Amino acid sequence: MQNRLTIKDIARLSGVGKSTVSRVLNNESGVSERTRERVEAVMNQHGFSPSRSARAMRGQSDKVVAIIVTRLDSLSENLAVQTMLPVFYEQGYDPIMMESKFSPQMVEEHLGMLKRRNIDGVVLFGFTGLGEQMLGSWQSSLVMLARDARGFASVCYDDEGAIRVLMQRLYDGGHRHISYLGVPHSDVTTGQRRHNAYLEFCQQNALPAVAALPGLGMKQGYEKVADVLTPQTTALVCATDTLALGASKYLQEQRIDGLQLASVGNTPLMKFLHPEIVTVDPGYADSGRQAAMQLIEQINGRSEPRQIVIPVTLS
Amino acid sequence: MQNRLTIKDIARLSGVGKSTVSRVLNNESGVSERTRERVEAVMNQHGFSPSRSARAMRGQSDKVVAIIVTRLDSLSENLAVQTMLPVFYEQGYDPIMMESKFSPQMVEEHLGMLKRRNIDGVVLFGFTGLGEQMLGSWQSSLVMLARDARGFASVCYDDEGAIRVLMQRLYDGGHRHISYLGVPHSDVTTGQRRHNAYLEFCQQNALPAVAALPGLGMKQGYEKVADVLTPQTTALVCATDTLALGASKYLQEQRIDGLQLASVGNTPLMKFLHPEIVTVDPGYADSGRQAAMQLIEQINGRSEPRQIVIPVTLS
DNA sequence: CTGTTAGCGCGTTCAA
DNA sequence: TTGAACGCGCTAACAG
Repeated sequence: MQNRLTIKDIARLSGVGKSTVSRVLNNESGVSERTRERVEAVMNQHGFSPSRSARAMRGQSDKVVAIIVTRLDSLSENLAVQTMLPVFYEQGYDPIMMESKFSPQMVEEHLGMLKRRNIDGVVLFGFTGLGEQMLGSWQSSLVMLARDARGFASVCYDDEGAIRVLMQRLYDGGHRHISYLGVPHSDVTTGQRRHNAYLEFCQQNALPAVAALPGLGMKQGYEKVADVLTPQTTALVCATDTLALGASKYLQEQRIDGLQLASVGNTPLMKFLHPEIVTVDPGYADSGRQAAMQLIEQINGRSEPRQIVIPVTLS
Repeated sequence: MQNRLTIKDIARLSGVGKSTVSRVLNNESGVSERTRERVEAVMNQHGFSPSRSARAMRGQSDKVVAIIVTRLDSLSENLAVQTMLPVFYEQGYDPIMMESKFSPQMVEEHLGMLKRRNIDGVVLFGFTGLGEQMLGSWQSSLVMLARDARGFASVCYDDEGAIRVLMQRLYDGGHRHISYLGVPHSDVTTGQRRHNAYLEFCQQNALPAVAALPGLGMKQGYEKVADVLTPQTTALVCATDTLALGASKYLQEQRIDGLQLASVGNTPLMKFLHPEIVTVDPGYADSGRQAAMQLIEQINGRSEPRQIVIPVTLS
């Protein structure tokens, strides 16, 4: 591109040596207040900013991280990404985006590419089928979201808590026949944990459990909600917003009224389309922030990988 | 990080000089077939990949582009981004994501940051209020999406065509009282052009024009759709999927049946929630691919900025 | 055809 | 407290 100035230019312009400029740039000690001020003055007078590539070459870190989402149009992941971007920018990291489309193979390809590019770290939105072995040598520079993996840092939602909160609210509202629409147990967090929490609550409160676990999609909610409706059913808990969206569509079409829906989610779309649904916020927004912060701490060696659980919020 | 090998190592291991390795790396001519093969063998035997930062420093290009979306959760922009990512990866570009949230000031900040980072190019999703002057010196390395700006490359939708197609289909279906729900004219493309196309069609076919231009949001569609419904109205055209979503919600709640909805959009969410709506596909997916390709061509100096219009597809 | 040499912009010694 | 010299991994200019 055009002639960007270098520390050499700044040095010349402020009448000092290159290394002094370098020291000022990195806030190193050993520079007199006077020279520091003078150099800084010259620097922002000319809008100087050091070359990333040159620093990267010396320092081994190019200050780039990757965010691997499952799908760009995932409502929940969007909320998380929205909060993590500002954190990365603030710390000077460039976040590059990748999409896995729920394919372990794509994740593997992406990680390979990232490894070759010598990237600093990765935030990976977990999903079923992701083997821990393919995450290879990323232990120290990867944060997994929405799922935990042994040896890796992770930010998870309180799956059991979310369901318990929903169930309790429905129970307190007088509901005694609460059905459940969820995700297969092959999905440990959204599937197994939430379903188990449902079953447990039913057992503890002597409620009949009526559940189906069709999957993650809207269409699956739409097609399978009928399976969990009995003549006694007065409420329905959905494991995700997306399922609830599908279920609602069916209920509307069938003109089935008077059924209280509840879901884990709290996404803006849901709040607009169906404000009447009882929701809990699993903390998507918070999870993004936390994941970004955790990753940065690990990159800087200020933290070991650790598991973070986001508390549920009423909404 | 760990000891990655360098061209020096490869040179030593294959018994040649550094520059020969460099030549092989860049597919330059002037290397005998035998040495080339030998070097290449050593290279992928050791899984060698050159340091990005070092190349960047020499070559002035770090092969990084930015994608500035208005909102991460925009349905249409998601479709475009999904198709542009693979294009960038294929060409070795790392796409970093930023969100403008419809704020010109944020765009300015982001562009400033990108300028300082010496990025190769930008894909910018346009919106109302974006002044051409703030795009400063990006003429040659920016592609604007969904909006055109003088002197800049752009990929736009065929706003007029999209509306005409919808209107024609409704007209052919026998509808003679077609209302319109759109966006204010301050938004030139989605607002003005689409509205004008509606008005023009009405005039040419002697139809009464009944329109409101509340804005882009679902809520605005929901609140204002009543304004355009007359006792004669049999069909409603919405400028965007999002507006149609809001309008449908109102219609469902009011139990207003027998109104044919139509919208410009064709997003997956829409197709699921309201398959009965007539839609045209403005080519969101295609626009992403095209924008990415155009940007890369400009970066490589193989193309001047030019305006691309994506043709409408029936759906 | 190939190896040698000289930087790119920066951080890091090491003397002064 | 400061500056000069060196090298990071790579490409480009110049010799062989």
